[in-house]
Amino acid sequence: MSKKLEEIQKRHAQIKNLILSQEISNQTQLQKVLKQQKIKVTQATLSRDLTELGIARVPTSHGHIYKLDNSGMEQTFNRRIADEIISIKGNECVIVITTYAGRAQGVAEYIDRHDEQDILGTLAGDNTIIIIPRTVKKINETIKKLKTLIGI
Amino acid sequence: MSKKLEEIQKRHAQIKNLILSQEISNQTQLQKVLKQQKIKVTQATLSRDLTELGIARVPTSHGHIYKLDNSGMEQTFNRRIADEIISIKGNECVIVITTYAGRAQGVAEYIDRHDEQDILGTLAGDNTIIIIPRTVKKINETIKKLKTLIGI
DNA sequence: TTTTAATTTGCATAAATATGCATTTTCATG
DNA sequence: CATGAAAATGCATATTTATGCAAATTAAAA
Repeated sequence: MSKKLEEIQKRHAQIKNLILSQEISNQTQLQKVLKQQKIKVTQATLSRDLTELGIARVPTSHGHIYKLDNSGMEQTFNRRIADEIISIKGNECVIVITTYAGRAQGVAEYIDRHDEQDILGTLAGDNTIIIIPRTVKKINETIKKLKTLIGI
Repeated sequence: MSKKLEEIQKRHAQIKNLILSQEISNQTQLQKVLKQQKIKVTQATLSRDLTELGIARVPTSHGHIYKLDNSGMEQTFNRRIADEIISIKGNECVIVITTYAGRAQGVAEYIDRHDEQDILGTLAGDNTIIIIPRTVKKINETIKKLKTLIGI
């Protein structure tokens, strides 16, 4: 791999590390920190880097700091159901599935269509689905079946 | 509630709606759109509003657009969360929070962000939130923690 | 009400970010 | 190598955002 490309990737990686490990509040500050690590670039380049990396300057109570944007990078359209799901858990009474924002309705419909005999019904909000099992006694078994159905 | 405060809340609500429904890429543009809706403010005020609302300008492939940041901005809202809640109660299986009209979604998001290990998930309607505890045995304890979290 | 404190806003401008253009660097190809 | 196309970067600056301060508005206290 070319020297130049390595250099860019290294810089990008370092930028990500820095904004994760400390509170960087502007590009000039970022420039200085990078300089301490023998990485010398101008503010202009950093502006371009941050754009490419999807890093945004977000307001917090501590002032503005740079953060990776986790919502913006969801541009894949052919998602698998499994990719929309964060977790499937249950307690003694019900099963709860949490999904990424806005996905619950779709996932619930999928579950409804593949109707398990073990499920009385589903209720979906924005990012949460509550599933009522036919009986609470087999709830762990039902969770397993759900995971299999979805492919986790 | 005072006229002034209503006005501000209305403006804030409208700003949120706008950045959700269309791609606002800078504050001048936002100012113009608001003006069409008879809301007249300067760019300076919008800058302050966006900071208070935790809205960031994030880079995307379509250019920079404003988005709500779901990770930060906790303390700012702390005071208001409690004011949106009417009651927190539970039975043997679930916890139910009732809020003033239209507030449930926001309160549920707040709880999600401060995700307790004790909570499997939340499901919000318009003025009601159903919370599924991790185990029904500790449900009273979980209610207490929720009250502490929210500040009641 | 009147007075006082606190909040909100605009104005002007500082601070910060993004970008057109020229230059340099890289990389492929002859 | 030499050459040219493509990519990266710096410089200068346009664009955009944040903020100090004063005026205006609102809430609170007397």
